[in-house]
Amino acid sequence: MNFQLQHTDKQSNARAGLITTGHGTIETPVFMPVGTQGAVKAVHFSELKTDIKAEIILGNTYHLYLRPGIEILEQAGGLHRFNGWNRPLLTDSGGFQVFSLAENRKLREEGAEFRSHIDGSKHLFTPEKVIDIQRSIGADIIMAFDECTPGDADYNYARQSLALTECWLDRCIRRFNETEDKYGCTQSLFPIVQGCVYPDLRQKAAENVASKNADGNAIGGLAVGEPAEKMYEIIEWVNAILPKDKPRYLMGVGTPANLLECIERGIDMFDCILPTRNGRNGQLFTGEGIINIRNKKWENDFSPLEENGASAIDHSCSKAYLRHLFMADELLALQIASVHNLAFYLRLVKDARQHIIAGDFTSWKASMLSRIQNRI
RNA sequence: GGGUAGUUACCAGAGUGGCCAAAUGGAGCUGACUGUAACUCAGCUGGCGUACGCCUUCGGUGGUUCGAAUCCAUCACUGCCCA
Repeated sequence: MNFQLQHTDKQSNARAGLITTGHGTIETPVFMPVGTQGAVKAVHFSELKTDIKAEIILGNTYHLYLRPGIEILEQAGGLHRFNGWNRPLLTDSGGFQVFSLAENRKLREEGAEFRSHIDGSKHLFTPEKVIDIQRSIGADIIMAFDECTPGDADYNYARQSLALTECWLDRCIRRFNETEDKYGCTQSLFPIVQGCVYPDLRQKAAENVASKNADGNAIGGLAVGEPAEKMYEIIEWVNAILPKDKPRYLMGVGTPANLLECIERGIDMFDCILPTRNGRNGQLFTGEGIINIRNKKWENDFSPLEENGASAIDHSCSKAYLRHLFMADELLALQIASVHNLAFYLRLVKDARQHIIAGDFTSWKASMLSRIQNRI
């Protein structure tokens, strides 16, 4: 994997770049749709490619390990061959699941023991095992196994949690270097900066991560309960330390406004479940603000989903029709809303890139922010 | 014509003397959702009020009772059975 920094904004830390992988190139800033179980929920790959124009999607180690299982993925020749997505792929390590499935897990130095949410069976994830699994899945970018520290953790917990993440990182790197790419395409391992909301921990974590000289670096443990302003502040601390010539991936973030604020602070890669999950729950992100399409006021609004919307479906589907599909529990509702939201997200970061290159990112961002945060 | 069962909030449907503005579903209204155990979750859904609360309801009317959705009489309507 290679990263080429193409433009840096003069008034901010926003950057435009190009990531080259064995499965194609990615223009940054980029938003990566989440395809946890090898599928972006409710969205077909053909739509991801043509309408949404996704350049890279995510998969999840925890979920794919439990189902269909590594043996099947190896037999298939990796996830790319298994699901037919022939563009870049990133797998999350399962660190977030260790956090979000907290009731069922035990953390030890050795690794994280947890029970499957599917059948209750007991499993142990060690850093080594998580690397092995991600080798078998075969994603272009794989993530270190970390503990996603809760946003409200006290200092002592955060410090110990970070120590565990750093210990696991060294083991991930060692295992990664000892093992080989499985399916003929190069894999890159991204370490993750933790440290909760504490400046000294975040700084120490960023320095440690930077010292590993990885192909790219990630920031985790954000948007997990802390205020957005705190998140922006932390990103400023961390990005001041992370190398400029490597892509920076902010994990799990966020709202359209979050994306613009974080692009301004030098983030290159994002993923988030908001456009798909909220879409399935009837919330649409648009250039004029947020719509709850289930609201009665759309009952007889036959105007397009979004004037000048980013996806083809925006023009051929009316608000009233999509509302009807939601009220009638038609599966098509989930698909249309997900496609719309993903297309909106993808175009948002693409526009950001163009304005970074054009040199007017800051003023463009300000005008976008004032509109997209409205409730319509 | 005779018999019988029923009529409860938007719909369905519990409740058969006080703890009932009335269970539970459905439908509806509003909100939440940030590295996806999520087509999920939460609140509201007689009127007025922020709230303690007050007011008007359980087919109609009239009774019994300290007190009625609940008991009695009667009328209306509906389902089923017999002719």
